[in-house]
Amino acid sequence: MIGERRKFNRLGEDGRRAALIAAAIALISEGGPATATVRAIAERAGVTPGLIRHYFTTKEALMRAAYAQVMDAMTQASVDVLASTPNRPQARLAVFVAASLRPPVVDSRAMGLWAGFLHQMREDSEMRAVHEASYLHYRDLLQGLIAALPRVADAGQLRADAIACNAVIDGLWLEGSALPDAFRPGELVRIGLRSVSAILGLDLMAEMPERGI
Amino acid sequence: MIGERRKFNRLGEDGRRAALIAAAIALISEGGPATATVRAIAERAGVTPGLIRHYFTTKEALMRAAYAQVMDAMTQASVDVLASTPNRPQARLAVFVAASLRPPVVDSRAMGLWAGFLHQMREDSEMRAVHEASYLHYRDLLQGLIAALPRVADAGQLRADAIACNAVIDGLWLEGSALPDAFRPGELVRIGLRSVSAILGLDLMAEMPERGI
DNA sequence: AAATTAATTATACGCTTGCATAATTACGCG
DNA sequence: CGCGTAATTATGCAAGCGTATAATTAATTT
Repeated sequence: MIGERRKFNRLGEDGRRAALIAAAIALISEGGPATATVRAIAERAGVTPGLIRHYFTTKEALMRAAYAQVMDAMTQASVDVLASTPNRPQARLAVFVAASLRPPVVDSRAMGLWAGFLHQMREDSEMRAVHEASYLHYRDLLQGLIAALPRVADAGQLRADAIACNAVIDGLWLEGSALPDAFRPGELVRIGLRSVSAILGLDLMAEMPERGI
Repeated sequence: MIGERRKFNRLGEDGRRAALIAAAIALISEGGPATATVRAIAERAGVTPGLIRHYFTTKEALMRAAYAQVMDAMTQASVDVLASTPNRPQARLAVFVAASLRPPVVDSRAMGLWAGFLHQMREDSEMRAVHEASYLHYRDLLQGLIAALPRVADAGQLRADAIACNAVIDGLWLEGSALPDAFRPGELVRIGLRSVSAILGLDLMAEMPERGI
């Protein structure tokens, strides 16, 4: 009676796929991409390694799914704050920018996760497509907020403004996540709002809620 | 006489270390970090694998050295253009920004290299120190160029301006390298100059050489 | 209650990895 | 010219990797 076969219960397509993706994200987030092996992911998900290949044709496919989910979650965190914001265009833009520049969006683990995926992009064209989609998704959201502002700007100007604002947010997010101790509390949000204001020619600081930062 | 031992010549500390670092960079640049194995690096350098451990205590130490060299080279490419630039502060800043936003600084291989290293930062504190040093080095150069501008700004303002300009350059560099086809030729440079101009309250476009972009 | 099917486990293979150790060889110095 | 030493090669190992395939089991259907 030494060879007892392991008990298990079935989750079915949706549940199991989600569990495997969650396990992969957790591992990459904790120990980097190198630690997210097929075996480790399976163990974290309470499953045997072979099962991964039953849901994903290859490990890279699982990685792509995980990356898409991470990026969606970050964007969503910035979108969520819009729900409880008054309908003034400047206020909405200001809150959106600010939310992108503080936790949980700014986070060293999220950045490590992001970087871990990023380096796969050069070899894996499907991964590049996932990246492009999530980048454009965020930028389009930003562009929509900018377009709602009361000002005159043609389509080309709008596109350039969205690219510029997206870049400054990306850059601040990146360094803030990589070097948390290099910036004072609230400094990133303040600089981000000032920069976006300067690029668009308005004053977002005036629109921020009273609690400072 | 089947076992002919391989001929070799000695390079000594300096030359061999440099050759190994160059080989590592070339490999990561071509095929991503995963392809830069100890064996592949040795082969590229025309050497047997064991030798790597003679010059670097561990593979990670070699990776750190390679990262430092890559970042230095990128910064240096932006600095070099300053040599042949007239001494007007605005012109110097404009050329520096523009150089950071086009090849060879903007380059998908360089970005892949950078991302490949970045994900090591979270676990490897020595790698984080290398990153911080090179980030601050670039930002200090930028801050020096900004400080030379004819305008009034206190120390805090100068620091915030340098962080903001650095962020927008970083963001544009990143997306331009990751998604080369998402931007028109010269678009990144144009947007970068406009953004830095807006943040600092001046007009760098007027300072650029005649050949457009 | 038996049969069917899809989900899951089990096992194993071939390959690659980083690293250690011992044998060799080129080169500088006396 | 011979000797010593440091640079370099050669060999091998233990571990981990992704993947393939076949056996088993839980749930669903009949």
